[in-house]
Amino acid sequence: MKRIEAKWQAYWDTHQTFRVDLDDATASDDSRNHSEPASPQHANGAATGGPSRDARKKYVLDMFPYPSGAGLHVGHPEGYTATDIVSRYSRMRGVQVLHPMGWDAFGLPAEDYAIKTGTHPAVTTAKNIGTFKRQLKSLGFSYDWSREFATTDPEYYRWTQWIFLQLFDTWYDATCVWTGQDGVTRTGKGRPISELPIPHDVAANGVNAVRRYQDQHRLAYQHEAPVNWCPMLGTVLANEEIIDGKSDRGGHPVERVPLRQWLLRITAYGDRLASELDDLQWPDSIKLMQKNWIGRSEGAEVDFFVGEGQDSFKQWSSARKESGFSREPGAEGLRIYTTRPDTLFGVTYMVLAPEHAAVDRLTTAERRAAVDTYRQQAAMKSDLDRTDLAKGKSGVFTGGYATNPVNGEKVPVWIADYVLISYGTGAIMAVPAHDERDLEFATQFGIDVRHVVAPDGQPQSDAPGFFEHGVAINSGGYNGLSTLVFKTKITSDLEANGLGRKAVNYRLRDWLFSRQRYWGEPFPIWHELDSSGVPTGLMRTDPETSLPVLLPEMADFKPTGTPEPMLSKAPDSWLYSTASDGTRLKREANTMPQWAGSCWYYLRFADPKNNRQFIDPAIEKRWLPVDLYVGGAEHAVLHLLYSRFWHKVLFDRGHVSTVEPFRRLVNQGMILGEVEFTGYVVGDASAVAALTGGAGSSANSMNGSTDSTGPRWISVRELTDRVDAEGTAIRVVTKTGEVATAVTLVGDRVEKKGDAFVLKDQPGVVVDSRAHKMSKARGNVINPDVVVDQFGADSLRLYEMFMGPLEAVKPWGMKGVEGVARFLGRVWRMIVDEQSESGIRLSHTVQDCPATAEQLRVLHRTIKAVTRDIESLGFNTAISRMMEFVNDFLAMDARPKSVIEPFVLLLSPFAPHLAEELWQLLGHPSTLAYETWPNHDDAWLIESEFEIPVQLNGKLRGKVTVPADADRETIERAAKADPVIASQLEGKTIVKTIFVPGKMVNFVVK
RNA sequence: GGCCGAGUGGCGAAACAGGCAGACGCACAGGACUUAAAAUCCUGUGUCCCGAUAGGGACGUGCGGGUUCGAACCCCGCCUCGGCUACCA
Repeated sequence: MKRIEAKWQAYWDTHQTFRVDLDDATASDDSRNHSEPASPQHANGAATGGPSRDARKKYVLDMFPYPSGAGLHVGHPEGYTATDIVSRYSRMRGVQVLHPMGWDAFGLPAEDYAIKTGTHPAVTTAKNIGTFKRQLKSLGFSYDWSREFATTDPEYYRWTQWIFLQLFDTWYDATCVWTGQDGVTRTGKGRPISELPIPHDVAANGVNAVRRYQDQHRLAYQHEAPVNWCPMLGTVLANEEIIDGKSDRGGHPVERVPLRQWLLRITAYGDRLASELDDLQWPDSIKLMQKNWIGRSEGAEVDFFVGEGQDSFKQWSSARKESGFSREPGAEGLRIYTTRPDTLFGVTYMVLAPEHAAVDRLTTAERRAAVDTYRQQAAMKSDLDRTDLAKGKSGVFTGGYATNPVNGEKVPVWIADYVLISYGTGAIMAVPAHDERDLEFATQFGIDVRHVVAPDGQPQSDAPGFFEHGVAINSGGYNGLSTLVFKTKITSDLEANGLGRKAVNYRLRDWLFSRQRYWGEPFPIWHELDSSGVPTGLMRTDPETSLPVLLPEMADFKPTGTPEPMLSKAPDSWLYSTASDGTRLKREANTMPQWAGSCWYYLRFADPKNNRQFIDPAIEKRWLPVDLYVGGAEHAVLHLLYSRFWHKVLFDRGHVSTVEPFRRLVNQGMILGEVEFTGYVVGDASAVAALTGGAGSSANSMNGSTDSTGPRWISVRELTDRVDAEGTAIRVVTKTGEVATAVTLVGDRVEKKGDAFVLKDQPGVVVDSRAHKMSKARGNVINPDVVVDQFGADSLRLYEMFMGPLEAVKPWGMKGVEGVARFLGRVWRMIVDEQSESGIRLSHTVQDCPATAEQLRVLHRTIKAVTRDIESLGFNTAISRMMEFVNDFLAMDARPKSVIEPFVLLLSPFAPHLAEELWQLLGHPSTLAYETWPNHDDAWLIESEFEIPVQLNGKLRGKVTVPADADRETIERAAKADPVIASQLEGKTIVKTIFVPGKMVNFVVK
């Protein structure tokens, strides 16, 4: 088996079997003998593809891996086999297939390794890529390896930097209405910065003022903001890289420190990123996750008056009525954002985020100390502390008051960290009666609760809070309005009075795009320095022609230990330069995040060697978007959102012709470790050892024990999850609090009882039965190399597809691998004579004889089912169909070549090595990779008679066999004539007869 | 807490649009081949009941209701597990 696999892998390599030349669409090779046109499977591509997309092309893409030192994981081949089957199948349908592979190779692990050992990350990366490539090749995937690249290749990151320059050169015109290359008219466009209108007052201040103004509007911009600085990793992290207040990688603590950072204005594309999801063939759950992540909400901005005295409030109000809603709230205004402007009459206090700029102004002298203390504490708190709901809310009164613009009422202004500076305006109006969080806060601090909405408009409400929509009460002239009507009306009333306006907000934040590490793409940006070497804040870009900006060689990879980037330790020759006009320049020393390289790699695969453009527009038009994209759900939000963002910018700037990069997305389910049984023991260590030593006798000795404090097995049902002092998850006995020790049990010590598994010798003890995520710590990781070594690549491929549906989470089972390996053995013996002395040759049962009708029926049934299942990615059932075929044909002594050959073709996408070998033995000189996929003929599926179930009142009572062409009357008569049915019908009347052609007949009787 | 998904034999699963529940595989049991074992092949296998056998019956897709001639599938309520998210006003 191993010999066969190596042979064919070498063959495919030597013959470049899977190389595809994209600019030669009409390529015709002798082996590519197609007699029929490809099936037009993607007629629904109009939404994302242009009208002239070539139906005979298919771009099938895997999410490219990060080549970690650990090598391939069994999760990788799951998706890769699925796309390989689709690719091989599509080629046989006469479709030109682009199926590439490459490496997402920038990132922290290689750099961490460099810090520890001094090995250059490029060395580590190259070594890991070598391992991955060897492993992938050993699985026989039909990649076009001539297109391989890594994101770390200078010739690749040259174009990553080029795209960054596009982002830098673009501003978002939210009001621009335009028609793109896809023929769709939309509002909002990324436009060249040179087209940004410059206000007169800015222009009047000179060239540098204009430059600064432009810099503020670019899609790639610098901004000083609190960032998530992780001292352990020595880098700043994106919000998305922080889980529960700790770093996603390594779980290290994260601090908030202010720093000047690069951000990408992804929020400008929030609307389009949400709405343009609709036409994609993506799982609904992923679309929903992206929409939730973008988190668009509609509401209103409202200014509260924070000046002194009723008179000045009146002046302020009338001035506002005159001038309209201002761009900035001004010194006497406090701007809030709310989604419930209909509850304005229920406001009993206001809350500012601790970092809000107006806090100083509003704080009174006697509250100053308390406010300052609180602000300091809030600044220190990690995100985890801030969001710890269990601890309740915190906040302090500033001493200041704000006046409600709708009723002139003065309400106290607080600061509290449950209001986030980064969302909305960083200030809220609090309506405890109708907002859960405000209610919790108000209850805690004894603030009034005023009801202004009731379910039915009846003022008497005894509930503390009502958070749904309803009918307005206690709201002046608005009483009786339903929530939605009220919202619209008060928003326009506020607008008319210059006090508020409709507003949209997003949970999505701009994307923090700089990292302080070495192993990433350098920015093609220079900072201008003044005569004393201090940055002026003005920037210049590297010209496109000087890209790539290469990483400098460095000997020392130790982090700086401060938020200062690694590359600030680079040699001066790299770091400094002088412009032609004499200006001193310093290089941007941050690097791009790992996401950058993976944001556009799918484009480069179509034109990987192009040294004039990131992709040739003609090639882009023909091959994009990706037709099928398969990968893990862990990238559901970040990678896919970032890619879509970049793609849309490139689209707006005319560099790509489609608005979305990935037409169809499928998420493979995670493969878990083998199912494990876990029992729990209480008692000291020696007792645990005695119980679990495996000796049945010692366990039995505990059987009669009624001593509830001694060492003993304990049911999982009596345990509760806890967290111990060190923060580790433990399980304790619910009643006594004793800590239980987990013991992994072998399968034959347990049995099923009811709906749970119990110990065989102590049926009262329920044990856990679960498959866990594979992890080094648990020791349940399956290495694909071992599986390939033992069972062969075809077995691994087949097993991973046979386990269950591609999208499902499924536990590994080595016995299942044996099962599919046995199946492949049966296929082999169906065709090959193993007994032969003269080496391998065809079995004498495989003959050039005519096929019987029965054999043809089995074949065509199999062709039909396998084809349909591949189209719907139902690989598990496709394999079971082929197993049925083999079971049938092994029972036959004559196996016509005309039936066996199509079967080998059906099998080939799944088990290509075996199939190629069999194909050769059947007398074909070259690869089957471009043979025509078999077609089924329904004519062969017709049977002369069939069995139809007969029901009485919906319950199955018998079956009758009728001729295939029998009409309804004949079938009903036959059903009634059946002895069993007849006896049951006796003495009853048939009220109604349900007849489903080909399915069943049902008599409703009384 | 919120959102999404899933619960079917001892196990992984199948049932395509509401119409024969459990295809296919694993495991197990019995048998054949073998000195023996492995490999391979054959037979059986949801649970319970009646029956010597042939055969027949009842129950059965997490739980409780509902719609329907008919529900694993649709609706309502609940339970359990998994994923995502976590004060976004």
